[in-house]
Amino acid sequence: MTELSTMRDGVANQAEASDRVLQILAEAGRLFASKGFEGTSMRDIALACGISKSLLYHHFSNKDEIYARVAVGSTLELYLFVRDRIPDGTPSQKIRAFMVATAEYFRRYRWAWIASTTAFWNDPDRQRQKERLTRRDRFENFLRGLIQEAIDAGEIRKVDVPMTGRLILSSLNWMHRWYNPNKSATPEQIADIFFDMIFNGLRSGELVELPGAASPKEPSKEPSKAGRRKSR
Amino acid sequence: MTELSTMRDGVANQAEASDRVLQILAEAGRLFASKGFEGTSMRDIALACGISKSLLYHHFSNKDEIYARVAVGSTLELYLFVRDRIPDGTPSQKIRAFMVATAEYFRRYRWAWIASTTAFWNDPDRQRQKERLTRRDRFENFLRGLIQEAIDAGEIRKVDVPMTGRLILSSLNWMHRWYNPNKSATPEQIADIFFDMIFNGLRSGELVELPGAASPKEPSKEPSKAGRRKSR
DNA sequence: GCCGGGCTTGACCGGTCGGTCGGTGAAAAC
DNA sequence: GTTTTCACCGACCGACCGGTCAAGCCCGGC
Repeated sequence: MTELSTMRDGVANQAEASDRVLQILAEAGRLFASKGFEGTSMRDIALACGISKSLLYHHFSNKDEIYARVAVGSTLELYLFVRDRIPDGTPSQKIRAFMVATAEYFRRYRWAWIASTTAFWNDPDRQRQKERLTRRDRFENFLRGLIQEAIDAGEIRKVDVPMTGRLILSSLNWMHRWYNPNKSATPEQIADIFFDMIFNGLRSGELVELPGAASPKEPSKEPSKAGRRKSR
Repeated sequence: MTELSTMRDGVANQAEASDRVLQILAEAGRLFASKGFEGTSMRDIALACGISKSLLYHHFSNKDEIYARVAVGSTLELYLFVRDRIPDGTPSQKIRAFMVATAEYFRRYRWAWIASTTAFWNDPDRQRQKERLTRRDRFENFLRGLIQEAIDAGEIRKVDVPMTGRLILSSLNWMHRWYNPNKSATPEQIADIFFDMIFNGLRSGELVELPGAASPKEPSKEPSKAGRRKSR
């Protein structure tokens, strides 16, 4: 080796990858997303790229490495992608921005996203997912920090922070199972709707707007015989 | 064999099946859930059951049929299981019961649940999932009916019904990815927490309780400069 | 006795898997 | 002009895949 590259391979900045490598990663991500890890063979990837199977092993040491570059690399970027899109503002505005940014990432890197959130997520034989979980944890902890911020600021009530984070991430993580890119709403719009539902709640009635607050979407038809559950 | 067959470890409603078949379904479900469909070989299933691979083919015609009995059979029962647990009451109480019942089903038939919601969900080559989707659709439509009921009764505001259903189901469907059975909270309790968050919303401040309503958990420290988003 | 049929088996099939190997041809370095 | 480097390929390997099959085992009825 003539010179040591400044970037070790674990950091996986894919900007310096060759076109061929990018093509392999793109096709592999698409295949992993649609057929799963075990269901996608190296022959499938080679065929999709129009190259020989041997060439895959010229650029990658094995199948796991291809998957790692698709999935681990993408989840690494997810945190940075989202973090850089959180504007200054109130904590709840940040939470909304978090959700919308995550949705944007999903839209832009959809196959990698699906591959990283779907395939063989819980095979106990492999610790391959360990690293992925670490990166995911950083992402999730970031959200929890925003939630705690919002609680401290009094913007949201004192809810269970990890559970709230799970609810928010569930709404985003499950999206790829039903989202249809040909339909009208963009993932960002969907994230916005979910934020509205989670933040403001579904309930109407029982509560009344403060004088200064914005008008509700719809005046409640009925003064609510709604089940007023105890706070358990 | 008769008594044992009525209900076996995590296998839903295989009433007329023999013990051996139930054992195969239970082990196969566990394996499918942890390693995926493609990642689980017939040898794995046979080994886990302590029988020969040939015996699997005596009881089932092929691998797909085992999967179908595990996954499709379980999702078939999901709708009936939940429907029978919806009590009389207000629509929002029904929605809460829907969520808790679904969580109970998840807890009781966890492996089958995971297998049916995880494995090869979007392989376009197979229409095996078609039938599963139909059953899932009936389940989801049932929820949408409850939501529409709640809107008509004025209990919840006029939200987008399909989108609301997706939010609720996301919180439940994603649970298997982070739920730890050794931790304290049961799935039913988690579903209850999620219902509370979604129904009442996270927000504090801006709204004030009606005189008759229960006291809030925490008075808002600040009169909320919270982002009062337009309804867009 | 011995007979038939449901369980159960090990040996086996064609095919595909991830991965390896030796080599080719063209450009880059010397 | 020679050597080195490098993207690339087709043939091939042992292991494992889903699935088959003829044959044993077991056990109640004759």
